[in-house]
Amino acid sequence: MKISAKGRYALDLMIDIVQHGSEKCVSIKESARRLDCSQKYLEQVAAQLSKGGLLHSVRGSSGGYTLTRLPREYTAGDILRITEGSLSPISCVESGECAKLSECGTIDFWTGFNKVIQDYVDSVTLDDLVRSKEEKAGNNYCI
Amino acid sequence: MKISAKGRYALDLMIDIVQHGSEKCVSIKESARRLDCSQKYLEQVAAQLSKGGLLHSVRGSSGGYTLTRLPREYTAGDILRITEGSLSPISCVESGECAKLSECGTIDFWTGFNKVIQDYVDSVTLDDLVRSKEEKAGNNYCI
DNA sequence: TGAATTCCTATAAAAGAAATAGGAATAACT
DNA sequence: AGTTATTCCTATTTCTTTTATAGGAATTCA
Repeated sequence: MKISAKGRYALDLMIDIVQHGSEKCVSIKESARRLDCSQKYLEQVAAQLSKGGLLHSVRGSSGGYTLTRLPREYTAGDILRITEGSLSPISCVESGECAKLSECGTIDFWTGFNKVIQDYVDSVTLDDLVRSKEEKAGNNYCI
Repeated sequence: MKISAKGRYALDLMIDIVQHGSEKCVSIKESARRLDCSQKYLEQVAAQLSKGGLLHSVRGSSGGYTLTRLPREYTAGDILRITEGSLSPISCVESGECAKLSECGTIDFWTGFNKVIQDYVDSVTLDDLVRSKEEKAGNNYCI
C-alpha cells in the first residue's frame, strides 16, 4: 500500500512552485532540475495537476505553471488524489461495486480506514509543507 | 494506494477460520470454496500467515489451520502487515534510506501519515471483524 | 495403501507504474 | 518573419509487482 512516485513528485512540484513562483511562472525544466527527476515525466504530472485545476499553465516561451489558489488553500489530499486517482485503501469503499456488500464483514473496517486516511491528508496544507521544507533548509546552517 | 487482494484474502481467511474452527482445523479447500477464490493462491496466503506466527498449521489428512491466539488478540494491522509487507505509505519512513532526508520537506507529513494508518489498523481486532460479519449475517433474516 | 492435506518453489499471465520519445501548438523576444 | 522555449498530446517501451497457475514432495489419518 504505497503512494506512487508520481504522487511524491506532485507534492514536491507544488512545493517547488510555491518556493520559486512568487512573481513568475515556474517551468518544468527548472523544477525537474531542482527535483532531480525526469523532465518528461514531470511534465505529465504537471499536466494532470493542471487538468485537475490545481495549477494554471502558461504556454509558450517563458511560460510555465503558477498556483490557482493560495498555498494554505490546497490540502495534501487535494494534490495526492489527483495523481493517485484515489487514496482509498480499497475500491469498493468508493464504488459500492461489490455483489457481497450486504454480507461483508470487513466493509466497516475499510470505510473507517478510508476515513482516517482522508481526514489526515486533508489536515495538512501545502503551506504547511512549504514551511516544513523551509525549516529543514534553515537547519543546514544552524546545526 | 490500495491494499492488495492478498491482504483482503488474509483478513477474510482469518475471519473464516474463527467462524469455522472452534473445535477443528479449517482446511484451505473449505475456505477457498466459501470465500470463492483460488485454492492455490489462498494456500500461499495461509502459508505466509503461518510462517508469521498468526496461524498454526496441521499437516496431513484432516489437517488445516487453527488460530494461535484468541481473536481479540490479533489486530487487523497484525494480519495486513504480514501479507502487505508493510502498511507505510512510503518506504523511507521505515528504512530511513534517502540521501536527502535532512532537507526533505515532506518527511514529517509522511511520518504523520504512517502513524494514523498504523494506529487505525491496530485499533481493530479480529474479534471486531468477526462480530461485524455476524451482525451482517443476522441482517439477512431481519430486513 | 490411499486419500487428503500442508509445504515448497517455479513460472506464467496480467496489470500497473515509471520512463522515454517525438512532435504539435503556442507565445515571447528579437 | 524567424528563432526559441515552453506546454500539450499521445504512443510506446521498459520495468516491477501482483495474481494466479502448476506440479509435486512431505506428512498424517483411516
